[in-house]
Amino acid sequence: MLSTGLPQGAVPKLERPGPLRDRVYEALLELITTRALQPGQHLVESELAGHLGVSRQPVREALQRLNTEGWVDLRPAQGAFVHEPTEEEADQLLTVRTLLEAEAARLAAAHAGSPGVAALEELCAEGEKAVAADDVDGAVALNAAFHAKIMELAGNAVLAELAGQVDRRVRWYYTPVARQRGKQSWVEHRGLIAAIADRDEQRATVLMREHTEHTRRSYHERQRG
Amino acid sequence: MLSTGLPQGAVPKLERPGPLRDRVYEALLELITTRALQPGQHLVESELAGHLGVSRQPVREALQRLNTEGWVDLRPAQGAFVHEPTEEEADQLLTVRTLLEAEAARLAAAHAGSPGVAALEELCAEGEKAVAADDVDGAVALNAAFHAKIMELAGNAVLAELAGQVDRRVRWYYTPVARQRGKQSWVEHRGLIAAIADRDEQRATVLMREHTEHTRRSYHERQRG
DNA sequence: TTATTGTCTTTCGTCTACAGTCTACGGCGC
DNA sequence: GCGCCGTAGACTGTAGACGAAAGACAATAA
Repeated sequence: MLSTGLPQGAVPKLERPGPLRDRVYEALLELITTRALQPGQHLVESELAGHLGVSRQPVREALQRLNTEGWVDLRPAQGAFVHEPTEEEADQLLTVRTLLEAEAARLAAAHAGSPGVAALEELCAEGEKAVAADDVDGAVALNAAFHAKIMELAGNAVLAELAGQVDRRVRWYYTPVARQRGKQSWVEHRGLIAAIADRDEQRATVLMREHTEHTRRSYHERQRG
Repeated sequence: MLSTGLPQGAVPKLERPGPLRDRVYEALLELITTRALQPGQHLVESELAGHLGVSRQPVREALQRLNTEGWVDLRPAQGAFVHEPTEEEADQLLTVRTLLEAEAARLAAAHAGSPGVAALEELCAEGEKAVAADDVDGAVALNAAFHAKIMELAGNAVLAELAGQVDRRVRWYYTPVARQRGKQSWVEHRGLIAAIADRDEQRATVLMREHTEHTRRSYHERQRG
């Protein structure tokens, strides 16, 4: 046992910057999701490296990872291009998301206790507040946090991993039209929490499926609107 | 228009080896799935590089990719270790697999035409033949091909991508006990084909779910057996 | 005028070298 | 004899350099 008397939580953990490739990965993902790097754009390794102040190597490794996760397309001997989402792909992604989220809701209903439900209600309240304040970015972030919390309550790490990636890409496609579905979304969240609190797996599954299906429909309607 | 008179299909396409990192990736994945590299083993970059006759760089990139796909764990400043599957993780993986495969079966039932059904029956017949000949490796490969074909018929690329990765890892865990579930598995496949041919989405979903659940149960029974 | 070909620039793919960090082992003090 | 500290080795993380392939453009010939 340590006898230094240092308060354990207060130790600064000797903040080490962590692998450079990860920070480059985060930075690039941020640039892509914020549309600073537009779909179809050619990403030149040396440019990115110079811009970020690192060498090409970490940039390469970050691009590899972004490639396997579907954010960029890596054409051999030609380089990386920001992935261009198609209508078909967006639809398929939303289909998969519905699947994963619905299962997560079921598992959450099966496993969640009152602390978990309380956390969900807390997030929901904040989300409603953000919508009321017309804070679109905040509402989107809280929406993500809400769904992530349900994933956590589901207690399936593999499922959470997949859903995390799928959700992030869905959000990429969807953010531009998120405003439309502000309020109604949180009403549906309330119903979902109730189902989870009741430990009603069936109802939680159905509600989550309808919830994500509404999102999909709103996405498609954007096209024509 | 080309006026050389070359038969278009016969051009050998000048087989180029493709990026080195991909071949290293394939090689390592093969070594892992065949247990030549055992779970928990420390993978030293320079060793692998020397053994494969390439430099460290392509090896690094392959390891990165294997890391994001869950095959190896990349501990910072320490290197790569072959992932050690836990009971819990295997169970979660099987849960997700059930989800994805069931949805694929539903979509296949919704979209498949007679050529697709014929292809499935072809694969099924070969699989039964392999089981009869006690060809375990062949049966496992055909089983994978059968499920992959259903994925293809489902026509959802995103779903196929995820299921491909999940299935491959499930197979890694499961292969050692695959012998037990030889024959019964293909009987269930037959029923599944019938449901798809009838375009009965409901029945196809249920059958596939039961099918993969049987696999899961057989996996768990192995522990005690 | 059009198609072809040769050259040239750009960028990627790979290799080699160096610095930082973690682990293991041996010596020293208690 | 036991535990701690210092040192050495090994491996990874990062940087920089070289060779090769792909695309663009201009010059030339039909």
